[in-house]
Order: sequence, then structure tokens, then C-alpha cells
Amino acid sequence: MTFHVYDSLRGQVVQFVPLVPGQVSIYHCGLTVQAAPHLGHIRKEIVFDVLRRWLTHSGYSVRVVANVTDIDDKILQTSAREGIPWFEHAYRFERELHEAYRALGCLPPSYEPRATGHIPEMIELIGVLINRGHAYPAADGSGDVYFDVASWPDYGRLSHQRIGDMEPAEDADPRGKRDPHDFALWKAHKPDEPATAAWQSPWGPGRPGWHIECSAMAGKYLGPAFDIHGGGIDLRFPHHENELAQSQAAGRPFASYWMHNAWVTAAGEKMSKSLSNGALVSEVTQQYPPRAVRFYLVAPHYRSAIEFSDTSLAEATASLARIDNFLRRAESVGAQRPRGPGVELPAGFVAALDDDLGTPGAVAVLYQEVRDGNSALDAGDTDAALRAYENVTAMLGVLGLDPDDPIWSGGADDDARLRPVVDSLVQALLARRAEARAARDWAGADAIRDSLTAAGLKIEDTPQGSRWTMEG
RNA sequence: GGUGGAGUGGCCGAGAGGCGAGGCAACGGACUGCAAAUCCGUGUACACGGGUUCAAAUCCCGUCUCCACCUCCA
Repeated sequence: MTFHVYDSLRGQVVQFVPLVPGQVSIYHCGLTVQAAPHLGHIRKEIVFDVLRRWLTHSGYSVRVVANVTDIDDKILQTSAREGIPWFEHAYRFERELHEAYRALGCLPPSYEPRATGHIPEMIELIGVLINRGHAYPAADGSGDVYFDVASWPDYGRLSHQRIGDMEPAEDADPRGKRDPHDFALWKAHKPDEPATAAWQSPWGPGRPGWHIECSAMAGKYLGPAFDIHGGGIDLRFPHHENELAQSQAAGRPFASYWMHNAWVTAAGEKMSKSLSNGALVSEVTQQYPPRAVRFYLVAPHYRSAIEFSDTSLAEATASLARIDNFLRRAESVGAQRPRGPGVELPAGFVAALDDDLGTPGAVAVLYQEVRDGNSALDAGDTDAALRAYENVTAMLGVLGLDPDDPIWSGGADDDARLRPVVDSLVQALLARRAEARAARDWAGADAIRDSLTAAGLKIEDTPQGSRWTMEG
């Protein structure tokens, strides 16, 4: 079986066939850097990170382009309210976004273009659309340029809607539009906006509309046709619908497959800034191990909503601990990461991910392997345990959850230096406990264990001696 | 009004006609000085009402509830 994917445009799971054999090009809409990222925002990064890792593992050469929308109405409004330049505001949250996806083990995209760096490409694309009769400068002389929805019969294809069925926009200001559904390609500069937010164009000074940005950047870095376009489900309409319409109206085939991830919800409702029910990535990763947060976001299927709750995160933490316990047990009998070419993954794991990135099934196979490995350890079958260890670490690697991956150790230099210090102190206490146990002084042995537990360590007695780990 | 999605055991979360994914929690057993970790075992789950079928969580009809999108949104 090869990779199959649910294509939002066709509305079904279809076989994935790349445009160029052996290569995959992916564009996903990055974030509008207007506020700190919450778990919902970062889910998209994780979904496409797993997709990218899976396709890479499957032998494809993968190129990922994810944009940064660093100018839009909201950024201008918020920065003006806070009294700082819009670009400073945008850059601040761009850095926060990078920190958030680094903290959760996401590989950086192959390239991450900023919208403001591609104004010439956007102007050129708008020019093509005007020449082809699919766009027009506003009749009111404002300097705005709109896409002419009526000129493109396919409009609505991606979101399976017909223009006539759409809810009429009550408060829409026609502003020189031919049709209320026409959307802005170019927004004329307004007097109350900073001069730094305006660029020269054939239609006068202004800035690009949101949708044209992605078409221009995807076209520049991935070409007129590429494989997969992704983003959150809410972007399907209008953003992706508009991208598709304007790109194809300009003569570009655009994306072969459209993938949309579902929400992280809070109390059943979409997590969002306006509802202020968003759990910030920076806060959640303070409370729970970042790997556990990633596991929590990776384990459900990407097209299912994930309900945010502390209970769920605590469960994810406990679930992951089970896997890590197995790794430590196996390492204590000599298991090591395989060198050279990767091991062949269990068939069930491969089949699950090939079927529309079925991470739930893949995780089930992972646990089966952990159980088999633990059983082998209990039975003293080291060879079988080492094989299970290799399988488990390989599967974790595909999911971006390998605890040995350097991505999880970032920034903890002090911790790393303290570890051997703590270890020598704890070992001294464990040695005294071992003496007490040998003398059958159970009260004395338990007192030492209790003191270590109170300090936040967990003590386990194994055939290879006592072992300590940090809680959580 | 249009479009799309959801309701599964104490909790999370898959599946999409036929042997109860998986995890967390709980309980029993093994192991342990006691624990921990681990393994084994324990569950009469699929919103409601009808229907089709030898067989329905899954298909059909109806009902209820919830969510999302319809020009700010991951």
C-alpha cells in the first residue's frame, strides 16, 4: 500500500501520486503573527510535521513551504493600539511561534517566506488576473483591486458551495465591488495606516489582500503546480477557496491535494483568541512535559477535534511514561539505537500511517510493541527485547517523539550539567539503602526511599539494582 | 438559508456490516521485604426511535443534541 490521503476538494480518501516521482512539495498556511500561539495553532504545525516525517521516511524527498503572514488588518490594529510599529509586533509573535514549534519538536519548514517580502510577486499575479479578465480595480476609484468571482465558474468548488447559496453579507460595504462575494487582492493605503504599511503598485500605494499572499508565495517556491496544500479547516473557506480560484484563474494548476486539520476545542468550542479560551503553548509546556503535549496532539486523528483538558494532558503524560519506561528497561539490558539504515517498521504501523495519516492505529501498534518488548524482558529474551526496542524507537522517531532526539534537550544546559551531580548524590543514598535492605532494616530503607520520593524522584528496584528517575 | 462534521464504556480516543483498536483510571492475580515498574486477567460501550439483514456502533428512514464555515481565524 502506498500513501493515501483525504482530499478535501474531492471529499474522499484517494491515492497520493506526486507530480514528480520521489518528490513531494507541501505548502501550508503558516500563522498570522498577531498574537501568541495556542494549542490550536500549533496542532497544524504538528500535523504537517508528522506528515512530512512520514513521507520522508517513506522515501520521498520532501519540500515544505509555510508562510508567515506578517501584515494584515489585525496586526495593524493591534500594534496601533499598543503603540508599537506593526513590523515589530509581527516579528515578536513570529519569534514566539518559532519557539512554540521548536518546543514541541517540529522540524522547521524547508523555507518560511514572509508575506511582506513578496509584494512584487503579488503585484505581478494581480496584473495577470486583471489582464485575463478575472480581476478589476474598484469602480469607486479607491485603489482597491478585487477578484471577480462571477468570472470564475469554479468558484466554490473547494468548499462545495454555490455563491447563490451563501449567506449574504449584511454589513458588507460594497466599496466598488461588482459582487459582494468579490474579495480584495490589493488594499489601497488608508490615511490612518502607517506609511510603512504601503507599497507602490500600478493601482496606487497599498498592501496585498490576505489571500493573494499565499498564491504568490506558493507559486514562487513550489511552482505553478505542487502536491499538497494544507491548513486548518477554517481556512478552507474563504482563504483556500480564494487561493485556488485566483491561482487557477491565473493559469496555474495549483495544489493536487488539499488537507485540512480539525480543531483543538475547549468545552466543545473552537479554541480562539476572540473567545479567550485558548491555552497558550508557552503555558501548557510549563505544566506538562513538551513531549507529552506533542503526544497528546499526535495521537488522535488529524481530522478529529481534540478536546483540551488537564485530564487529557495528564493521561497523555502517563501514557508516554509507559513507553519511556520500556525504553529505560531495555537500555538497562544493553539496548542501543541502531546505527546505519533504519529498521523496517511494523506492517501495521506503516499501514495505519499510509491510510490518511492514521496516527491512532499507529500508536496502537506502538503500544503492542511496547507490551511485547516488556514481556520479552520479563521472560529474559533479550534478543526479542532488543528488536522491540529498535521498532519502538523507530516508530517514535516517525512521530517526532523519540526522547533521545536532541530537539527535546534544547536550552536545558544547566539541567544537563546538574544531572551527574544529582546522580552521584542519589547513588550515595541508594547505596546506603541497599546496605539497609541487605541488613533487612526495612524501616531504614523505606525512610531513604521516602526522602527521595519527597524530593521528587521515583525509585524503582530492578534486578540490575535500584534506579531513580524524575517524576513527570 | 447553504455547506461540512460530531454524539462510543469511569475518562481519553479508534473503527465504519460479522471474532470488543489502543491508552489512562479501577479491581483481581503473578513478581516484590513492602513498593514501583512489568506481565496476566476483569467491561455485556457505541445519542434516541423505527427499519433492512442470518448478523448493525457501522446501512436506510425519522428525531434530539452539539460544533464548525459562509469574507479576522490553525
